[in-house]
Amino acid sequence: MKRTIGVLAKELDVGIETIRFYQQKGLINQPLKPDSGYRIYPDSTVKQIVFIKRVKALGFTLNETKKLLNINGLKCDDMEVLAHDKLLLVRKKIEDLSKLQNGLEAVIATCTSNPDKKSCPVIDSLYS
Amino acid sequence: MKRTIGVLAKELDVGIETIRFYQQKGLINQPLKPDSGYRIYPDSTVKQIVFIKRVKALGFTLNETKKLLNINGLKCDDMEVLAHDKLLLVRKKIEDLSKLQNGLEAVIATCTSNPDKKSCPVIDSLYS
DNA sequence: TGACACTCTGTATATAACTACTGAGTTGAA
DNA sequence: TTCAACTCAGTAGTTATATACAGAGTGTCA
Repeated sequence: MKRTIGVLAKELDVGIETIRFYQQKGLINQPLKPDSGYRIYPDSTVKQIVFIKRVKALGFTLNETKKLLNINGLKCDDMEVLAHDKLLLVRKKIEDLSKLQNGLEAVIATCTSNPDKKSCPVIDSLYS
Repeated sequence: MKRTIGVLAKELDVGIETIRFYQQKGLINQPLKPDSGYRIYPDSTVKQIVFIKRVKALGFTLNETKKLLNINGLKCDDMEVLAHDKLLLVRKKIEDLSKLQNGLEAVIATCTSNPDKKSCPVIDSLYS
């Protein structure tokens, strides 16, 4: 069975449009179009998209992934820098979300202990 | 000094366009326009925007904030449900980010301990 | 009264990562 | 052969939260 774009999409569990999108963005190559026919995708495209999915799963953006795809002979030094920068961002996000978490827990605690079932001191305090 | 939109924006430390955006979205009212003149903003608008900022700081979206603004006599029961749902989302995000964090730390650990300065086993493994 | 800052309305742009749609052309199977 | 399903290229729309801009009108100060 020839690997046309639809077959490729199913194989990788991504949308056809996603593949086109990656082509448009220059993340993957578009195979040459046979004279009046459908494009056939080689194994290397499969590998590239698997790579993209894995790098994305590490929290990198498509732009960053593109750069990774385009660096030949990437060294650990490079990778370490990229991973470290991303790690700092991720930690910052976790920190921010933890604060949110605390705030929400406080809201819930206040509401739970409010004896007056018709009001909400939280909302009141947000307004004042 | 009359509180025109620019004055209001400075007072609240938001952009003029943000205020217009909130008006467009129906989060705040637009004062009536005096015959050929600039709109003047009342204290209630200040309160509303302060409220929006605080609710946003709890992680709620503008759409959710809009609903909160439109519920008269909101009760703790309601607020508790909203806060609880949001809390679950926040926790899920923290969980996901923690996994990212672990992955990135593993990448860094692998790179740090790699003796070969010209390769990167991480990249290699992402490709295979 | 001249100059400049401000406001008005409406529309467009930004980000990230897709997703949807249009109107053709092509392929595979009964 | 015919018909559904697929593919093509290009363009537009989605989400959320703003931000920017254009061109016209208005307010204020010297």
